[in-house]
Amino acid sequence: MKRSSRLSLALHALVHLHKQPDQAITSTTLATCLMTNPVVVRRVLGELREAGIVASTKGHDGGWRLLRPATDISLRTIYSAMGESLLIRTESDPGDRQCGIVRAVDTVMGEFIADAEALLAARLERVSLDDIARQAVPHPLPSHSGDHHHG
Amino acid sequence: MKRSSRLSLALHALVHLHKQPDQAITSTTLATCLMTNPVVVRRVLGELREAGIVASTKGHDGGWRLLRPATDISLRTIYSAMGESLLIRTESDPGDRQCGIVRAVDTVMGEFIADAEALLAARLERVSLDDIARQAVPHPLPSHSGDHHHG
DNA sequence: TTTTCATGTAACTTTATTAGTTACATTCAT
DNA sequence: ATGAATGTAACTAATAAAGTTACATGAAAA
Repeated sequence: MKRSSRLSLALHALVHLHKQPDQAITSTTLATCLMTNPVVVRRVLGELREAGIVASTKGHDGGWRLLRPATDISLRTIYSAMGESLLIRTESDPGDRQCGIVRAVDTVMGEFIADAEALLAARLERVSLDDIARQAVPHPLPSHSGDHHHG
Repeated sequence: MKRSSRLSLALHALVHLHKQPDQAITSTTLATCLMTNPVVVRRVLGELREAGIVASTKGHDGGWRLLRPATDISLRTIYSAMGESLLIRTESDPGDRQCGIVRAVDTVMGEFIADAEALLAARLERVSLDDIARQAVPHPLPSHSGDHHHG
């Protein structure tokens, strides 16, 4: 992974966990899937564990599991569980805020960012982990020699 | 300036131009106000010039001017004039996209980001440069020894 | 027309953030 | 006990953004 968001990374990991519910997956295995590093996986999933989305177990046959059905996990839940924001930061240095104009800009932008966060959260609420997982294997291709019925 | 957005920087500069409509302001003067560097000012205002928001003149008494009334300049106009996005980038490496899950995540996130950009733009449309300028000098303080008339 | 003051811009350096890495303590099943 | 996993601190590397330097260009004024 060169540069994407931690949210994307988390989603990728969660889809893997969702697709293999029967056994725990190790950070190392996930890291291979995500083309990244086990420590990065632990850092990201660690935040999701604190939110009760996943669980980790140490020792033999340890690893990560999904704790809830994918249909019940919205992207908003995941997003909220992680510290990060999808919006860039716009606050000025404390020093610069001696200028009245800087404070005015910061105020207006701050209100905007707060509104924007709410809008983004509402939009993320409408997508579940399951939505992504189903898209990953689009339609179990309608086979020609198949189980579809005519008439 | 340590770390804020280019949009904030642009707004700050534009408020200064708005407050001094009678003469052009040089990049160097603006840089002092913005606690930054003349070249950075030129880079940012250069984009706004291409959008017809400001004009620059070279040579003696040269500098920057606002071309339109502040009430007619929405934050969306300014935002659109600048290349930047307020949302962080979420696309994965081309290499990672061989994985179907990565593609699914990218697709969903891409749709989300597109929607989000539209939401942000609509929200920015509702704020004008003048709104910020007026907030910067809240109410011309009613002076005690003053020019206000009684009864 | 020469001087001066401004922008325009390329190239480089610095700084901040993020990911990646290494190392090792901890925990748990065997 | 041993082996396999997480937890985490500390460090390194890569990236992006701002800052800086240098100089060409253009316009007004002396």
